[in-house]
Amino acid sequence: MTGASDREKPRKAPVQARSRATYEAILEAAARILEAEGLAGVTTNRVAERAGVSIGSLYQYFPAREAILAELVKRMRLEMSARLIAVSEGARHLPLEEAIPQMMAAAIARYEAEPRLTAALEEAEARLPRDAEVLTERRRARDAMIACLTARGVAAPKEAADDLIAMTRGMVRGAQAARGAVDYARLRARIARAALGYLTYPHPD
Amino acid sequence: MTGASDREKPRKAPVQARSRATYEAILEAAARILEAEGLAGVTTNRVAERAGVSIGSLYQYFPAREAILAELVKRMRLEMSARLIAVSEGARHLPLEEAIPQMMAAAIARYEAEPRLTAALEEAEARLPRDAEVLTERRRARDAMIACLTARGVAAPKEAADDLIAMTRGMVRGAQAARGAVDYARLRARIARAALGYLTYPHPD
Amino acid sequence: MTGASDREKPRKAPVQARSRATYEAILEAAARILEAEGLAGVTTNRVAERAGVSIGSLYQYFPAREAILAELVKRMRLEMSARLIAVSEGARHLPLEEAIPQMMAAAIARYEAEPRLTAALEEAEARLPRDAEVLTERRRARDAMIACLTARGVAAPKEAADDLIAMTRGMVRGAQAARGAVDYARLRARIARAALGYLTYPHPD
Amino acid sequence: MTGASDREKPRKAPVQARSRATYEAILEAAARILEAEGLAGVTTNRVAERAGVSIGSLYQYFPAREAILAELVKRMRLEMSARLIAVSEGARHLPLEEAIPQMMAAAIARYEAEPRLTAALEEAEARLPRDAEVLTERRRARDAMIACLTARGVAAPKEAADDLIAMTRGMVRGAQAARGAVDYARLRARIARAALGYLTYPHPD
DNA sequence: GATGAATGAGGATTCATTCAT
DNA sequence: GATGAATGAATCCTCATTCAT
Repeated sequence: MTGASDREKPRKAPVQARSRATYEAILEAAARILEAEGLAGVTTNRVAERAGVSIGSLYQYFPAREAILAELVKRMRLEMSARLIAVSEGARHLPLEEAIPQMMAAAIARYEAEPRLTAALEEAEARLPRDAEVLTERRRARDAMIACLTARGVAAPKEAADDLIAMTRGMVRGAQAARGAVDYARLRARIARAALGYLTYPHPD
Repeated sequence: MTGASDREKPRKAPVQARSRATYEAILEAAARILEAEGLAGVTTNRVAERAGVSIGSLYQYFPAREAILAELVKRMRLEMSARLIAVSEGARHLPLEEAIPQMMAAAIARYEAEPRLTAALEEAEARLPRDAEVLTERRRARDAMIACLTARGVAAPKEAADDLIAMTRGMVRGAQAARGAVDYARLRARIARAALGYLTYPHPD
Repeated sequence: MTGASDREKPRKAPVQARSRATYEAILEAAARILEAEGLAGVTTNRVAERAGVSIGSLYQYFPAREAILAELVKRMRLEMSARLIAVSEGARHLPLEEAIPQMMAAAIARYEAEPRLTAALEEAEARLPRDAEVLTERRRARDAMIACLTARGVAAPKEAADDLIAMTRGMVRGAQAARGAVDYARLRARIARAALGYLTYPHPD
Repeated sequence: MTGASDREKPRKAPVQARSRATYEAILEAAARILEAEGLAGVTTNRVAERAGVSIGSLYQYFPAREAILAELVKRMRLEMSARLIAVSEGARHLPLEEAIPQMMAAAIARYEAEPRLTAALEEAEARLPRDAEVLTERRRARDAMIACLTARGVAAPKEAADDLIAMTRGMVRGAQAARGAVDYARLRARIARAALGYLTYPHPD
């Protein structure tokens, strides 16, 4: 149902210290290349070389190129959902006008920290077969958003959650695609405004 | 400054009828493959084959694979800007609440008509070196949006135009990425609401 | 049902003279390597090199390594069945004692002419997915054998045909596996004797 | 002269009980993989894993992949020759018509018991450098056959022994290569008939 | 003795592009 | 002008073997 096969799972869990270091070195190398050159730059040989590891070692840990990307994507989603959930809990008693800006800020935090890598990973995610764990994390993030809205009496909270997430993503990507440095403080403010505007604008009936 | 070299320009302007037909056949073939299989499916040999043309001929008209994609991207941008400009003129005397929905509808019209091709072309656009003509069309579309907002007294109209475009794109892409058929009528309504919410929500001061 | 997919079919029929020459050069090179080093020696790069052709050209004509082998196997089977059929027709009016030696000689002719290549091709045949044309040729050869036996009143002709073919193959392979040069005249005589012995030995009842 | 080097010999004689168990586990694992997937499936890492042994340990007992296969081949030949010799002795006082069916049955017994493994091991044998012990066992089996024939006044007994062995092998392999389950009782009968026919058919002079 | 991490040569295949005909 | 045969760098991946721990 999810389409992910063994090709996307790490081949063996690295238990020993040396193993662990190699495993992480490979992921780190892949992330750095991804960041600098995009998906197409991530070839198995280059990753291995950059990680200071032989190509054979790379394939000891990852059964296919895709598995490296899948692991990075999974970690990104985990980070994102964790942050969103943390904020949603911390903001439990705040009114919509204060909770939403915090949620939106959490949603784009990773884009702020690593714009290029995050964008490349989202692209990778779209290309990879659907992965159960990734879907789970996306769901958890979405559920946090839905809960946040539901608790504040927002109508059609699921739809709204999806729309807010999509708007946000669009706006960060738009800002990052433009030439020049991004002013994230302003961007956060605009995204918050867009979100609140969307949520408070009267429905037609 | 724009990064586009001769690789992205058609090699020769096809003036004669037969040339013209070949040229268009190549573009059409590329578009159909792009739609069906995404960017990776568009190989020069397959495009030539599908167009019923020899690979040698393809290279008579396009100096490189990228040039084919660049031309398709340019046309997409042209279409989009044309539509937006037309609507902005037609809506000149409408109030914001009516003009914005029309503008937003124009902005996503191409996504509605050819979702897969449009998405693939945007992806191609991101991968290609920046092209002067493409940038021009984007600017024209943006200017139409800006004018529409300025005429209605919107504050920070440039920023707002960019944000509206980005939000819109995010929301269409989000809807299309989700499983299942997209209900475009509802989507248009939500996008319009998001836009109006964004524009009317009070600025902090 | 036969298991052969596009991987085993030549990719394009070579029509032009240059094309044809390349195609044949590839097959010839593969045959020579097969003969000298066995199946494992037949790598696509080595075949291409030996054929004096680039690896890309090889893949223009054959979609996979297996397709080269499949084509060689097919030709071998064609040759074998053609020879057997020809002999069976030429021997139509001969008695069993004369027809059988001729049939057996036909059956091993290719082993005589190219012992190592023929053995290697049979091994390749066993490894490849079943191919419709190959099966057809095998059937044609078998049918010729069956007809030959039926016409002479042999009991259980199908079974006998299969057994004769199997015995023959065993004996040639055995002789060729032994050290030293094979005396094919003697071998033919022994095979003929084995066949006639098998056919004339009284059935238990 | 025989071509076998240290690569085909077990590295150390496993004397202690634990060593012995490991050694046997490796061979057993290799045999099971060989049976299930053929020669190509037998990779050193998979054998080690299946044997529940580290790859390093495997190389303690066998200097190379080939050595594992060589040992299995040797055992097969040992089994075969032992069986044939036993039968030839048990049948010492039987006439040709009774002795030969017993000998032939002995010759194919291992194919009956483990068709796939036996076939794979013969293939392995053909690929491996000639090994002295294997040759010895083959000679012993052949000598038993020769003795059996000589004792019964068969002309050219060496040649006949080789031919019988070769025919037999051809017929079993033929039967096993065909689709469907093999009826070994019938097969044995046919092989016996072929052998007796071969032996009793009058020589030309 | 045992372990298993690491190695890297080598194999199959693709695809943008050139150029002789 | 058109054709399509030819090119070869680049990519993914396997597997026998070694050696530090």
